[in-house]
Amino acid sequence: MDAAGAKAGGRIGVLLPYPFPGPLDYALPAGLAAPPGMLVRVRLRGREVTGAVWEGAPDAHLPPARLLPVLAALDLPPLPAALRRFIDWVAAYTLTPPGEVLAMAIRAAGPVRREAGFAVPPPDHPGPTLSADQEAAAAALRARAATRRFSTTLLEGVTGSGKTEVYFEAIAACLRAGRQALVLLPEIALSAQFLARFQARFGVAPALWHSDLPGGLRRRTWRAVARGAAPVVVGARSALFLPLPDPGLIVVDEEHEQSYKQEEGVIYHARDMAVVRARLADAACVLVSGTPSLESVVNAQSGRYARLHLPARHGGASLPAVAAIDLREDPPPRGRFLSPPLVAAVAQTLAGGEQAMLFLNRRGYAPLTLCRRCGHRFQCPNCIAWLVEHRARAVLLCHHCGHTIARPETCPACGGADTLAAVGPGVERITEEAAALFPEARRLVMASDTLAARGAAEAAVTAILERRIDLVIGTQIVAKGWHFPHLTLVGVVDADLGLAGGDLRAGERSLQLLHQVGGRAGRAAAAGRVLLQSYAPEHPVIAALIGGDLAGFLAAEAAQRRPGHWPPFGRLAALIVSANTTEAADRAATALGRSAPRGPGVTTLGPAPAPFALLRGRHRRRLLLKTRRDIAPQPLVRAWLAATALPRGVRVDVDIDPVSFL
DNA sequence: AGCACGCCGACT
DNA sequence: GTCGGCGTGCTC
Repeated sequence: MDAAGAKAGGRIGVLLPYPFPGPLDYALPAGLAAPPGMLVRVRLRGREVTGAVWEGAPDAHLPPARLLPVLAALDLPPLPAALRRFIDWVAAYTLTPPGEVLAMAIRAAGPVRREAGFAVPPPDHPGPTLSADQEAAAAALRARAATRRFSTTLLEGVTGSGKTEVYFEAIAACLRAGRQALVLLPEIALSAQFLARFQARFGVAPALWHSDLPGGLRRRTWRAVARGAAPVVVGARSALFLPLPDPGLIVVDEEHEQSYKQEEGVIYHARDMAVVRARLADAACVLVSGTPSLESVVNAQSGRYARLHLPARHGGASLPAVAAIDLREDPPPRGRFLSPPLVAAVAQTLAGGEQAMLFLNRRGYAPLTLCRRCGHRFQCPNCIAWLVEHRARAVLLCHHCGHTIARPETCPACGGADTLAAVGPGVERITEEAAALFPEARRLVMASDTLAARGAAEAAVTAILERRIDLVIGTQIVAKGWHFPHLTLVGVVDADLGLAGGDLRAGERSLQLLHQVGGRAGRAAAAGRVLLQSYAPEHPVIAALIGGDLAGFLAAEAAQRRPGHWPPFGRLAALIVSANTTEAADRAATALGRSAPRGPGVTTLGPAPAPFALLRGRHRRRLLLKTRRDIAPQPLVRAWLAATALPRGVRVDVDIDPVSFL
C-alpha cells in the first residue's frame, strides 16, 4: 500500500476508542482532508463514533465495497505525532489494545460552548528569591529545558528544601523556548497549595487536569491544550495523554508515589511513561522527590538519569528529630493505642501553643469486628477482607468493594448481645482516644472519606494554617506535600503497619510514607520532632528513619534485590487469573503454570492465590513472570497467552511492572 | 465498548 | 410450549 492510500478518495486506517487489535479501514471521500492524527466521525455498527486517523498499513484484504465512508473531520488540530507514537508505545508496552489507550487521550474531545484559553505565565515575573543551592539546581534544569533534546533528571531534596521553586525555573525556561510544560502531581488534593506557589512565581494560574474536572470545563481545557492555548498544564497521571502540541518539559512531582501506578483499565506507571513521553517529544523530564524510588536512584547511579540534590531545608528550618517509642517498654493502657510518652509529647506540644499530628494509615473506627463469645468475624461476602467499622456512620464497610451493612447489635452467628468487640484502631478511634486525653484541643480528622467533598481538603488546610486546629489526626492523605508551619510534632501511631505482608516494596514504601509524614513537622522556624510507635524499632526501616539514612536503606535494599534479578535489576509481569468459581480459576492458573515460559534469565512464580484471592466476587490466582533486565517480558507473555487454552469465563489481566502485590 | 446471536430455566 | 439469562463474537 503506497502513500496514495492516505490521500483523498483512498482508504485510511481509523483507530477507534475500543479494544480492537488495530485501526479499522474506512473510505476517505474526495475533498475531505484527513492527515494522520485527525479526529474523524465514522459509522461503526450503525452508531456514529469518533476516532483518529492512524498510520499503519490498511487491511488490503477487505473489499473496497465493504468500506464505510469517513463522515466528517472534527474542527481540531490532528493529534500530534509524538502523542500518536506515545499511544502506540504504551499499548505495545502494557499489552493493551491501542484503541483503549487512544480512548484515554480523546475522551474529552467533545464540542464546547465557549472556547477557553490560558494566559502564558510570564517567565520573568518576579518570584521568590532562591538560595544558592536552589539556584545551582535551577540553572542546570533551565539549560536542559531550553534545548530540544531528551533528558531525564532526578531532582532530590529533603522535605521543605524548595524543590518546587527550583523546577518552576525549568518551566520558565521551557516557556521562553516557546514550548509547553506539563507537571504531574500524585493527588489532585495537593493542587490548592501548589497553585498558590505557582501563582506566587508566575502571577497567573496554570491549566488544571484531573478526572473530577466537570464535563464542560474538561472539554474546554482539552481543546485549549490541543490548540496550544494552555502553556502549562498541571494534572494527575491522565494528563500524560493530553495533546500538547510541543511539550518541552515534563515534571513528575513526588515521583516515588505509588498512586502514579494506574491499576485498572490500561495498567501503566505514569512516572515511567512520563519518561517515554518526554523521549518521544524531545523534551526534558524531571523526576522530583524527597524520598526517591529505588528505580530512579539506580537509574541515576547508572548514569541514565542526571541527578540534582538539594541538601538543606530552605529558610533555615532544620529537619525534624526522629525517635522511636518501643511499645514493648512503653505500652499503651489496655484498649488504648497512644503510649504514655506519645501522650506526654502531644500534651507538651499543645501546651506550648504548637500544633501536633497523629498519623495512622487506616480509615474508620476499627479494622475488625469480633464476637467475644463465639469468635465470629465480620467478613465481606465478595472479597477476602474484614469489614471495617465506621462508627460515625454506624456501618461496617468493605474498603475493597464498598459492601456495607448496618452496624449490628447482636452477633449473627451466636445471637449474643453486647458480645461484639472492635479490634484494632482506625483514625476515628484514635480521635476518640485523643478527645478523652485532650478535651480542650481543637481536633480535625483528615482521611480520604472525610475530605471527599469538593473543597473540603482546602478548607481543612486553611483551618490548620490559620491555627484554628490544634491536633490533626489523619491517614496517608496528611503525608502529601502540605506545608504547615506551626506543626511541630508528628506521632506515628503504628510504624509497623506497612511492614507486614512480604511485599517486595513494603519496606521502601513504608520508609517513603513515614518520612513524608514526618516531613510535615517543623517546616518553619520552630524545630520539629517525629515519634514512631513500634514493636520492632530495630527494623531497618525504623532505624533508617531514626538515623536519617535513606540512602543507606536504599543501598541495602538494592543489595537484596540485585542477586535475584528483582526490580529494578530485572523485570516483572503479573498475570491475574480470575473466574467465577475457585475450580475454574485453579484450572486456568494450573494450565498457565504448565505452559509458562522458561529459559535462561526467565523464571515463573506461581500460580498462587492472588493476595485478595476473592475480590468483588471473582476468584483470583496470580502468576509472576520474572526476566533479566535485558529480556522484554511482553513477547513472552503474548506467546504464553496465545499458547494456553483457557476455560470459558476465565479472564487473564496482565500487569507489566506490577508494583503492588497486595 | 456496544449490540446481536445463541443455547438452557420459570412463566402465560 | 415461549421469554429471557448473559457468554461469545464482531465491528471497517
